[in-house]
Amino acid sequence: MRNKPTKKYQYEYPRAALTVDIVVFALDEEDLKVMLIERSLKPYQGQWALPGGFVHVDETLDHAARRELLEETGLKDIFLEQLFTFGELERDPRERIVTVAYYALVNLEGHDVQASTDASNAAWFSLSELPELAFDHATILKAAHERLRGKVRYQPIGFELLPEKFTLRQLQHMYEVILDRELDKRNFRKKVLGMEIVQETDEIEKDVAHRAARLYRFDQKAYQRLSKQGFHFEI
Amino acid sequence: MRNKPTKKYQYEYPRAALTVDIVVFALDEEDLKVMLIERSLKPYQGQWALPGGFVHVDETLDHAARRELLEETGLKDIFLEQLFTFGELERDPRERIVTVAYYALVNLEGHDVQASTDASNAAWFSLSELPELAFDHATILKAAHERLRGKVRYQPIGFELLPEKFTLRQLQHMYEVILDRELDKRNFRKKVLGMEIVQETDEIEKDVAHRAARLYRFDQKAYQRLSKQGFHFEI
DNA sequence: TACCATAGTGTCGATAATACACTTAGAAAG
DNA sequence: CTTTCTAAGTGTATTATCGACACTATGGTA
Repeated sequence: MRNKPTKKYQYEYPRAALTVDIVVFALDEEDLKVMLIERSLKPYQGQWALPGGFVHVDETLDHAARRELLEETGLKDIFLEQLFTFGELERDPRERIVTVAYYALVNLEGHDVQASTDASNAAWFSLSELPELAFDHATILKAAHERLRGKVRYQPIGFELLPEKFTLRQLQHMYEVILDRELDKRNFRKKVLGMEIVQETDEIEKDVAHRAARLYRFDQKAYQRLSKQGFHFEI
Repeated sequence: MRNKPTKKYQYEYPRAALTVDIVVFALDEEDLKVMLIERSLKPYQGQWALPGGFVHVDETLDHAARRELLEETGLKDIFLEQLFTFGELERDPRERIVTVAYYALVNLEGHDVQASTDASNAAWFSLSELPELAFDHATILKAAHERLRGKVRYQPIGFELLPEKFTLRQLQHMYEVILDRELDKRNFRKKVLGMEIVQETDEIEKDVAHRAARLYRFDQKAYQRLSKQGFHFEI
């Protein structure tokens, strides 16, 4: 049995609880995926939800997001950025809870999703086949998706969804999935190679049943150099 | 004398306090202004700070921002948008306080800034002549300024800084101040009028010592119609 | 009536965006 | 080993957009 909680932290005015929730995006051959957790506790027990949890009073928001992500999904060292803070009154049935939402980008190949430590399920869902989500997490997910769509065009964050070395075909496919429109192969290559922010490697892809494509990597240094010179990334 | 506070709100775990802070921008003939409040209470007593305050447990974040703005500056019914949530550990010397920052845009002509209700000063400061700010408010202000610069180019929010009816000269000046670069008059007019989101009125400006310019207004309906058709505003 | 300040207007060249189809390489199947 | 299949890789011509640039018109002030 659980002990009765000792409510020893006392304040003059009532306080909302503060949580973080993280929308983790990944990409596979078909489309965008998002990581969800099956809740093992009430409320919304058994329903799918975004990974997240309470912010400790002695940690920053970013720290809380990374900690929860590690605890619940095993993911670490990934791209993570604050999205928006959701503070509607009835968003949690228990009490007033304000949540700082984050979104994260991972490449599926580099990061295994481990069974979470508290025995609840973690799984990838296609954005087109989402289950019903707990709390206001559908709203948060939608906001994250819109942010990603908007930001990927003028900031080179999309590379976070790809392995370190990728083909131009993979890069184009990533943009096509996120922007939800087809791009012309020749124009796309012309543009990307013209920006000089991807570096050709001397490797080609392996284990494909057709001509193997050359592998490239994102050139962070070149990008930063160009940025300082007023260069403006845009797809 | 103030009574000793009765700390009757009790929780199992310690909780951060939650505040809102608002960066209010306005525009005059010269440059961008921001509204600051002179603090009447400790900490940072007598220093300038952003308007803001504690979020009540029974109000949304947006509501808290609008309420604080009204209480401290008299401003209401203005453009207000969430900016970012700041949660560094030592950002407030008293205790752990997380703040949800907002930014707001007002036109100086339409809104008088009243003396604030709790007798502290409220005043406009030019962005180039800022005093030292309390807490991490300089960081928040910088983030708001960057957001405004980034967003004004592809969302028609800049009109919020102008009176309902404005000249194309005022519109261009607004963009020049925010983007911090000069724009070509003919190209600017061509672009703005070509987008068909400003509506010509039959009025001209008054009390100017030279040829009076035609007044225009932002056409919200036309903008929404165009947006749905995939039109992409950009200056 | 002259002067001053800003309003208002068009063209041309450069650059960027778009549309579009075939050859090549390499693995797999027969 | 020859054919087949799949995706890689490549260039040009057209169109649209961007950016540079200078003079006349209007109305108030001196």
